Amino acid sequence: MDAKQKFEQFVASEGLRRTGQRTKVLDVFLATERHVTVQELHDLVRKKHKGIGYATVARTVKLICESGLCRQVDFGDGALRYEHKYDHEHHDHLICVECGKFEEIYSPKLEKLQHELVRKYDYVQKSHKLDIFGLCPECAKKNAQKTT
Amino acid sequence: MDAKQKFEQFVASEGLRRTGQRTKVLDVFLATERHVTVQELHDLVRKKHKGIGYATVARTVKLICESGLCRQVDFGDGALRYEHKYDHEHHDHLICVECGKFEEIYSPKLEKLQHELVRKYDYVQKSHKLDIFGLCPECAKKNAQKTT
DNA sequence: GGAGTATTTGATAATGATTATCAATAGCAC
DNA sequence: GTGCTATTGATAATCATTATCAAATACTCC
Ligand SMILES: [Mn+2]
Ligand SMILES: [Mn+2]
Ligand SMILES: [Zn+2]
Ligand SMILES: [Zn+2]
Repeated sequence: MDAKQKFEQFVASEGLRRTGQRTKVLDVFLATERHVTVQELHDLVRKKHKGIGYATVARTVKLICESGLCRQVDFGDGALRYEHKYDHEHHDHLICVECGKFEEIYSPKLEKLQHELVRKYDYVQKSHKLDIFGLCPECAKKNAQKTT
Repeated sequence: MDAKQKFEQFVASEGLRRTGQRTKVLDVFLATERHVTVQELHDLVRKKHKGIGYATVARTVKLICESGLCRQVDFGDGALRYEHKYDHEHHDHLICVECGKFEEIYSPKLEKLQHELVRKYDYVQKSHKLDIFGLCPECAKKNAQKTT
């Protein structure tokens, strides 16, 4: 089942309606691999479809999350971002605090350790968010030169 | 050197001025072990010192962070929170999404793994933020009963 | 101690992201 | 097609954070 089918199935199962706006927002979202804010996604949507409002984009991206195709991420820059989740392995982020560039990182060992920790506290794990902030190789080099 | 001394040293070294407001905000902040928002800290401050404004509290808690006594945390509930850093070991958070209760967790293994990952990507690590969301034992129990 | 100066303060406004409102529109069951 | 209800889009409300600015205050130098 592809992403669009999964979304339509979710919409149907929730008793929601199939609308042109929802389809178009989903298409635009699926067509980018960026980690977009609602504002950015709205801008992308309006390039193709003039009439769609900000509120609709905001509401739809939330629906997409609920359907399991999308995940909220927070890089700490003031606005929530959304990224693909379907057909994408879970990962965390390594973010450059200078230029905003980031890497998607994953370590099964790290995930396993987390689960062990959670179990130790008798919690039931739902999700987690690991963001590592630092300097990318380029920015690290620049900074090293500055201090010289 | 205790926390208050460290703050005064920071203020002096930055060429800033020693004011009654800054001292009072710091005192109130040090007197709680909670993870407070600016709003909450302002409320606490005003219980003792009526005249101190929100903006001053917001500015001062930032200063306290810069001085190394305080750390920003984000539990994803809409407002940034601040917690003690001085005389407190680094730790991450395990947060109950139902009731907001949380545990402070720490694993040297986990920290080490992170550093290895960062090195693999040639990044220079500055900080990291790991928040695990789940259900605390009590809320997990309640939820289990509901589904029964 | 007092004058001069730059910082700090607190009330208020500005900003920006998110959420709520509501009349008009459109999907869906019949 | 009709009727009912969800959805939409423009706009306003909300809320945290940041900016503004005149008045108050801390600090330096005498
Ligand atoms: Mn990603
Ligand atoms: Mn903590
Ligand atoms: Zn960079
Ligand atoms: Zn709980």
